[in-house]
Amino acid sequence: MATRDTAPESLMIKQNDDPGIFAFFNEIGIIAQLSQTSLERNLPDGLKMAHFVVLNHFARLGGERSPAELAEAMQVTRGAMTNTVRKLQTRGLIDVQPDPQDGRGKRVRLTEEGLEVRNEAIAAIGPMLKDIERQFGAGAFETALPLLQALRKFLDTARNSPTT
Amino acid sequence: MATRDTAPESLMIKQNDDPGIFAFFNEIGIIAQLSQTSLERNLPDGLKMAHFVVLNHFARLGGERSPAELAEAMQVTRGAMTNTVRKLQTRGLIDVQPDPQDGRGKRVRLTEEGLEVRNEAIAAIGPMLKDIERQFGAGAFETALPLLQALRKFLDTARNSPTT
DNA sequence: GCGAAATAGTTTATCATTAAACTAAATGCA
DNA sequence: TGCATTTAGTTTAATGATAAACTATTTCGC
Repeated sequence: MATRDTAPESLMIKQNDDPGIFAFFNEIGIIAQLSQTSLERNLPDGLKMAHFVVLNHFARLGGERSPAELAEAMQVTRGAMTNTVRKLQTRGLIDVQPDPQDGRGKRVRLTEEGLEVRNEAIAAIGPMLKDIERQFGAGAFETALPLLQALRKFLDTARNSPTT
Repeated sequence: MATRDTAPESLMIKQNDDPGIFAFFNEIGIIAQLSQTSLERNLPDGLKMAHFVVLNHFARLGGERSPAELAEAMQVTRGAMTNTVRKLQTRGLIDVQPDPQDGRGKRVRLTEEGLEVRNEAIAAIGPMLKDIERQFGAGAFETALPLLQALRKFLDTARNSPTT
């Protein structure tokens, strides 16, 4: 693979880059996109991952959240969360009330219907996840998880810091 | 954290899901988004990751590709690649010619300027990647890579197969 | 050869996301 | 008290992606 026939000499490369970490991010990006579209194809009622993830967050942890807290938890901008909240509210899957403590704020919580839809969604994507688990073994993902979580936190922190 | 004060009893959950694999995909999605926006902030001339990845592909492997081959390699739709190719061509970073062998096809290759811009991009994002590497150790990413590559291939195959 | 089917690439509609500008309310300081 | 600053949330403009419909060309079978 040293010299490729069709490439002009002038375009040949010094391989002083791409140390594996770049390949890592590359795979991450592709997996994110493929898994998202695959999962969304199975989600009920044209529910998108962005929506499902909010429903799931409430279903697992309970309670109420402000839109800002949701944006923080999902790691998206508040503008994005404004959209997501509006869509979920329109479909009756969440309940949105003004925050009695803070005239600027809102309080968001799951509705009964929202929980039902979330449970349908879990049931819908479950088989696909099981399929993957069967292929790779559940342990593989639990092993990889700590690095991903640490990396996520690092990127999140870096995002809110001045450029080094 | 067992029962949350603000959540109605009817919304309390059975934790029969989320076995770690879901957390895994969740982290993947967030990391993909955070790393993409972080990297793009440092890329020269408003270059996007979608563009850079194509330039990098050519720079590393040389040769020519059809748009369809590029779409396959980047795991995006052909429609998406039509856009990417048009943008790169407009900026003079790639050269696009009709395929002499096939009246439907095109042949794409990197230009000198494209290679220069790609090298600038590598230089621009290098420090950020080094930073991450220093935090986690280069080995961590190489260790995780095989699982990601296998998973990517699996998802890609599943995508082109009928729903099981 | 010739018509059906597959393939390359484009276009259109829809959508989620970011960044940045903007409104309105709360906070803090003097 | 009152003004400057911060914070919550929305809006706007731009972008890149998918899916599906569409055009044009090639390939294949008979």
